[in-house]
Amino acid sequence: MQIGEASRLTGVSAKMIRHYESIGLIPNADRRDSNYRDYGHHDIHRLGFIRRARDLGFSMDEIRDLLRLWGDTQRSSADVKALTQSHIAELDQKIRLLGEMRHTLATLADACDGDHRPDCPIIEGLAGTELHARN
Amino acid sequence: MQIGEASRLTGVSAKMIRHYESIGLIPNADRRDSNYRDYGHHDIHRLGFIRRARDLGFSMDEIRDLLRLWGDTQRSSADVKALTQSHIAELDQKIRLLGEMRHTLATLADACDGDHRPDCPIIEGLAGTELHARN
DNA sequence: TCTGCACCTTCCCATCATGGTAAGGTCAAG
DNA sequence: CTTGACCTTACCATGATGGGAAGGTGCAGA
Repeated sequence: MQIGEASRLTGVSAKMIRHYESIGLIPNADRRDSNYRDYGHHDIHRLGFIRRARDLGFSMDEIRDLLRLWGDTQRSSADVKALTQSHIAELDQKIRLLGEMRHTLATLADACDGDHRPDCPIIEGLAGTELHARN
Repeated sequence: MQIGEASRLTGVSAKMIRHYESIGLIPNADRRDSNYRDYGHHDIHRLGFIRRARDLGFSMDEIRDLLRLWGDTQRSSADVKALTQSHIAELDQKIRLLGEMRHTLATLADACDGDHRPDCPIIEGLAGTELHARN
C-alpha cells in the first residue's frame, strides 16, 4: 500500500513516516517502479507500535530502545520492564513538578480577590517572591 | 551593570536576555559607549519576573500578557486572576494526561513478570492493544 | 606601553517533533 | 487528453535554548 493508506491505518502522518525512515527508526521502505514507497503488514505493525509508544509519552530514544527489544526474540522481559519503570519514574517526576506549579499558582490565586482594584498577590508573587518550583 | 551580571542576578542566561530583547519581551537595553548593554534595577526586576513566570510553566505568550498587566496600573486583579486560572486549568489537563499514561504503563508493568523469558505484556500492549491516552 | 584575560558584540547553526508549501512525477477515471 | 488525487524531494518554520566563531572593549599586571 502507499504511504497515505499506511498513514490512515496507523495515525502517523505521511510526513512523519518519511521522517522516521530518514532517521533510521524504521527501515527504508520498498519502492515501486513509480518510486512510491510501498508498505505491508509488517510496516503497519511497526508504525502502530511507534504511535502507541509516543501516545504513552516515550521519547524517540526510548522508542528506539523499545523497537530493538521488540525485534529481539532473545530479550528478557526484565529489560522491557526496566525501561518502562524508568519511564514511569520520569512521568512521576513531571507530574510532581506540574503539581508544585499548580499549588503555587492556586495559593496565589486564592489570595487574590479578583476584584477591580490593582492590588494583586499573583503579580506581587511573580514580581518578587522566591518560588520553589524549578525546571 | 553588564549583561553578565544581570544574568547572574536573575538566573536568565545572557543569550536569553538578548533573545527576549529581540522578540520585544523586554525593551531595547541602554547602550554604553562601548555598545555594551547596560542594565539597572528596573530591568533586573523585569527579568526576575519573567524567570519566575517561566518556572511556573507560563508560556511566552502568557508571560507577555502578564508583563502587560504588571505594567498597567489600571489593570484589575480580575484579569490577572483569570489568566492564572486558565493556566491552572492547562496544568490540570497536562497532569491528567500524564496520569493516564502512567496508569496504562503501570498496569502493563504489573502484568509483566520481569524475568528472563521473552514473553512481555508491555511489548504486547504496544504491539497491538488500542490504548486510550492521546496527546 | 604591551599583553593577557574576561567580557561583550553580532551572526549563524543545531536541537526535536512536527507541519507547511512548492515544484514536479504517477496514475486511474472520465 | 484532462482532471484530480496521490506521490516525490527539498526547503522553511516553529519555540526556547545552547554552542561557537570572529572580532571589539576594558582592566590589571609586567
